[in-house]
Amino acid sequence: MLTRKEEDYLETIYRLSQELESVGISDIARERGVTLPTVFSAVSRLKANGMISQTPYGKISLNPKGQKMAEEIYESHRVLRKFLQEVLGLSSEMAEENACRMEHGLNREAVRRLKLFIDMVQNCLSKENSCMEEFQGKART
Amino acid sequence: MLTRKEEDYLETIYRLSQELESVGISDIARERGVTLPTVFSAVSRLKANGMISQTPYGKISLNPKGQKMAEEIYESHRVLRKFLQEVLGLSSEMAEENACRMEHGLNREAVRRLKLFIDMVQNCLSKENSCMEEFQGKART
DNA sequence: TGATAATATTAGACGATTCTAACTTTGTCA
DNA sequence: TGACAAAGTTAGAATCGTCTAATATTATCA
Repeated sequence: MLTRKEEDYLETIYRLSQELESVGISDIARERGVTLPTVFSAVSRLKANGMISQTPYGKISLNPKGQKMAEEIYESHRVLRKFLQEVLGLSSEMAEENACRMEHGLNREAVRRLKLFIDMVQNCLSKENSCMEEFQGKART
Repeated sequence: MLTRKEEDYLETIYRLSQELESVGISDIARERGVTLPTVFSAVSRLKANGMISQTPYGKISLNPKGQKMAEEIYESHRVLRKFLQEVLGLSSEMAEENACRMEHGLNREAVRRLKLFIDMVQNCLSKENSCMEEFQGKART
């Protein structure tokens, strides 16, 4: 099982892989605001866990195992962020911060239900019902 | 600033203080499933931070600073747990587990909004609206 | 091509969090 | 009261996650 931090690095690698043509240790360090040796040691542990591969002095890629795990973590992140921002009405920045800190805490079943719940609120509630407006008024106070 | 683990121990001390007439290192160790020296070192750090006091070979009590902080953490825990159980419909055990892992991630503003949101769902939605029933049907699948 | 910049790696340190093993203090009850 | 049990403490080790400083490799460009 991965530690929280290892999951964080895995998720960062996943996100950078989607933005950049290749991901190196320095990309991760820049993104996370830590030093190169810190990333090097985290990456070493992820390699030892079989989550990622890296060519010597070279680029990092997700193994299938790591890809799957990163997708799950990122899914939790997205769902939480959406809930915090679109349902609770937090600012984009605050929703992101809170989602980052909570993302490792939700299990699959909770994510599944939260997703369904957001859909319900957005499809059903917002329209025909004054509750959300009232809530948003109070929340803004 | 406290680490996550330090916050966990502080919360445990807070909860045990409400259940027991006095709280010792062995009570905390039993509750958390760790050894006595582990608790001893955590308690030492909390003492160094001014969060708690302890008589030599004796009992532990929360200082005002620690009491305030523990109450905040426990509030996050309760609100999250309530949301997971009463709104999303997770089992009591699963709600508790998820709340434990997420409680350090929510800031005050998010807790405030989540509380208001739960009230809204329970006071307004449940009654006159079929959305919640529909959601609960899907969620149970 | 060769100097310099960028990147990756290694070495060594430190605090946090955990453990086991040994020891000390306190509490209990025969 | 004195022995044993329970609780607290100390010592020492391991791992994680971070750092700085030094070193090695790769890339770039004059």
